[in-house]
Amino acid sequence: MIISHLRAFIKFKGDSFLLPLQNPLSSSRFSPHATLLASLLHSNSFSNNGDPPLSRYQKLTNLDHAFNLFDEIIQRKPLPSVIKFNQLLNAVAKMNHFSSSLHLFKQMCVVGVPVDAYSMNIAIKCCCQMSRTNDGFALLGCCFRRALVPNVFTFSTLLDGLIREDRIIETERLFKKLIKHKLCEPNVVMYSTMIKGLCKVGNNDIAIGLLRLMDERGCKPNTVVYNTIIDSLCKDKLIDDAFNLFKEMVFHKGIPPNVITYNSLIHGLCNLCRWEEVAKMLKEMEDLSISPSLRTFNILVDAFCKEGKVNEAEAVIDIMVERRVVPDIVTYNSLVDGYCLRGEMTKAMTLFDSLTSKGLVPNVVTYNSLLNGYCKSLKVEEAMHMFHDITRKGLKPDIVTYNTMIQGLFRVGCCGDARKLFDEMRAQGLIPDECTYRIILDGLCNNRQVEEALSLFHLVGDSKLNSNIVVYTILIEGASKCGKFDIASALFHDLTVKGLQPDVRTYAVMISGLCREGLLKEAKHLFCKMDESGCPPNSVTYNVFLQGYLKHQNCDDVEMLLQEMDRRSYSLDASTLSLLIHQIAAGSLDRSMLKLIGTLVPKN
DNA sequence: TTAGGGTTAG
Repeated sequence: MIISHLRAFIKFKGDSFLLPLQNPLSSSRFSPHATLLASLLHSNSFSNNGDPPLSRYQKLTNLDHAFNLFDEIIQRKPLPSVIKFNQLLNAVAKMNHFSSSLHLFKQMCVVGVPVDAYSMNIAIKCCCQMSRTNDGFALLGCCFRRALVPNVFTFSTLLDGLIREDRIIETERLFKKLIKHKLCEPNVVMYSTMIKGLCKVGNNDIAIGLLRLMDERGCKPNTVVYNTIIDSLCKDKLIDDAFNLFKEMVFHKGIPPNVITYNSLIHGLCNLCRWEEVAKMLKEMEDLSISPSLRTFNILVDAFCKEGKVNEAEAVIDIMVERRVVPDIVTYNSLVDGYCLRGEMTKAMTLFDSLTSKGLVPNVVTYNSLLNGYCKSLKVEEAMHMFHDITRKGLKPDIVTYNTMIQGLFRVGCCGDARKLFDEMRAQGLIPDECTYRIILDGLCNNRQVEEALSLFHLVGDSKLNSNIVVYTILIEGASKCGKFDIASALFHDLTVKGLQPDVRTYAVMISGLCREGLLKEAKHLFCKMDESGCPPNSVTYNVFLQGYLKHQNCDDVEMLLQEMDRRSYSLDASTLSLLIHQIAAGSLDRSMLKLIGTLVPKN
């Protein structure tokens, strides 16, 4: 229904700006998704920002041209000014060819071009961008030897390099040193860099503290500074805090938000499925004449795909095309992933095959989605075929590729092949991550190799890897399903010792295990404990608990549980439903319960 | 002529 309305609406090609402001789709009888799409169609068109004309050196977009130009000017007599060289270095760096830019810088030094602080800063930036910050510091030493004075640009770049390498302690140490020894006065960029670093390590509060401090020290925060913190809060799902900061920025400080501010907020709202507010944000952008960017659209396409709403995602892409925003590989990767998540592999492959004709090159992310799709549909042979294609296409499988394949192989019981791929992954120099560990534990448990999983778990010992509730839940489930409930129970009690909080899945696994052992009283006790532990039972918990009761012909609390489910708008899954019907047929449950059961069956 | 913020994968 929503889609047909959408299609009809989208057919107003080119006329969308002429439609009355209150269009039929924004009325409340339409779903938030439709309203959201409608507001997209309504927002203002794109504008080119009028960049000033660039010199021959700055507008270089081709690496070969840059090298040819360098070879030419380096032979001129007299040599052109260092500014020309710097512009060339910078143009190459802007193309993300950092090592080439660095190579040119070294050539300059060799032939005796009098490099200045600008050249140094560009060279240091190149080192930092390649995560070779130590080399950047070596160049800082060269500055001192050449009597070139490092400035706020130099130090901001180095701080950024340290942050890129997650060297936060050294970042803070350098920043404090700069202030203490008055090596340079931090400006808004330097503060924003520091704030980014703090946010990156999860110190939002300290980041906000630094925001206050810079203001007190007379350095006015700008849009970038606020955007950095707002984005971090959104990523941490602290959307209300993000909005408070947003209000402060706009209404108290008079700092204008831009498309990046809105993208962060929209992304945060999408992650929480707060679609109505997303539509509101898009409307607000329109009112402020802030055009949605390719990224805005990509966030929406991805959010729809993750929600399984590929039709809406396709509608967003239609709107993009209509507005002459060219979808890129990121856009289509989301859509490929959306199809794969729904098991629609034919659609995914058709889209994949069409990418080349759109002038787009599939990347490892595209392949990872397809591998995941095939593995989830248990078509591991197709996945393997595709996996070999990755290297044939000149791409390098990454940790996600291997994790996906290993999970797929375990899923179809090919434990040996999974093991081989794990060894291959390490031989390729890839370091297994937390996901790899979880996939292997889960794979072993599901293939009835719980002992191996447990010995791996004990081998890893007390570490970050084993301080994860998901890992515990996998093992508790594995042990319990294999009849080792004592081990499951011991692991569950371990959680308190480790200070780990069971999550809703852990409880479900434990309740199911207790029921399997016939310990219904204990299961009920745990079930009742969930609310007071701040982890209220969800639909799955109720289903699991009901199944436990019904399997043991215990019908005492069934009606009460069904009523609670009704109050919480939860629904029955297929196995619980069939057990209920079975008990009614057997006469253990009253037929009058059928009406209530009917309301708990999902419509589709 | 040099530095900072937002999107995609299990």
